[in-house]
Amino acid sequence: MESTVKERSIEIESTGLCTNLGWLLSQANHAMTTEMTARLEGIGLYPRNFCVIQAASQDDRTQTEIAQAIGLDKTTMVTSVDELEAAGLVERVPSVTDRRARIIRVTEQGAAKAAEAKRIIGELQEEILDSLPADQRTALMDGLQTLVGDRLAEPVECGRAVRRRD
Amino acid sequence: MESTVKERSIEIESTGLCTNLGWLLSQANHAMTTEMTARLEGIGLYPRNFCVIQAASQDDRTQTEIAQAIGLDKTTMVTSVDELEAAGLVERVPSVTDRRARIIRVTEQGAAKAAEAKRIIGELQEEILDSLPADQRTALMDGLQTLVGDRLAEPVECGRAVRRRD
DNA sequence: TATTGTTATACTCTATAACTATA
DNA sequence: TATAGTTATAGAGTATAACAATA
Repeated sequence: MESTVKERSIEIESTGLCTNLGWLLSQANHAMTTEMTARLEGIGLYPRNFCVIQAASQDDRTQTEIAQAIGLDKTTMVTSVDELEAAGLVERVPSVTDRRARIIRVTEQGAAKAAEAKRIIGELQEEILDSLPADQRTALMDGLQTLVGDRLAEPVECGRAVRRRD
Repeated sequence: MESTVKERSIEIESTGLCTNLGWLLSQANHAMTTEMTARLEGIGLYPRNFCVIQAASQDDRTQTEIAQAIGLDKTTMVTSVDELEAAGLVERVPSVTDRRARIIRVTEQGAAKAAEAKRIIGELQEEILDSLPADQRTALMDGLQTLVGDRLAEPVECGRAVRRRD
């Protein structure tokens, strides 16, 4: 069960997985999400809810706007907002321009929690990026941002839809 | 529903999500997996099973060895091998050195299928990487490989374990 | 008629636990 | 006693569909 970094690298290489972008993203995502979950456990916040509260922090945004920005299903979004509201971190405020819509307002307590979470996640992220050679650090972030903002912005149509996780 | 690349980029930026490595990985992973699933649908192969058959293609490997290399639970692995075997792409061959273990042998048909899948996925991957500026291309792959081989090689302990998807 | 948000639920799929056979 | 593989099943969590209020 104990495996060194070198063993792990050799193992990946010999399977041809290291040239597989999809697998690399899946691995990195899973390990990263797990670590974020573990670190945020202490302040009682799921990574996904951190995204929600973060997206709600800037301007006035409706539930649907936030869901679409993050890439969440609207019913999944309801669950997130329910949790955040129950914890007193956000409030659903009726929009004045559209009485169907609810603005997600971050409470004072929510803002404090978000700041704390941002610190924790920021630290983790720095730690992870610091494990890379300097030139790979920014290039990785830049590359991912480009992909997610462009070529991989929206999931394609797919017969048997792939469910989202985290 | 229709959103341009520029709109998408602005949206991401204004939410602070673009600096969130975890979210970027999650987004990229989901879009990539969906696209792989769509493209492999034509030849009747799931992305995960492609990983399995690919990992089984090189040396003689047991089921557990492959599962561990890819990062699959052993029970999930059983399902994958069942599917591949039912499709005639692999065979479970008893190991001669350990009668408990099964070597996953790729059949001729399986090798052909794997080659076809590799072509399809390779093309997709090139297409995606080509959407990046030249300098970001290799840096992205290198960076991911480094992370997955090292800092993000194994998911950390976590009270409420994060389930793996794809 | 279309959209926001909600509820209820079906469905998918992973991981746990328990078991067999070997080591 | 521990490990490889299997089976059965519970459990988590997303997406579908149907609904109410409003546009």
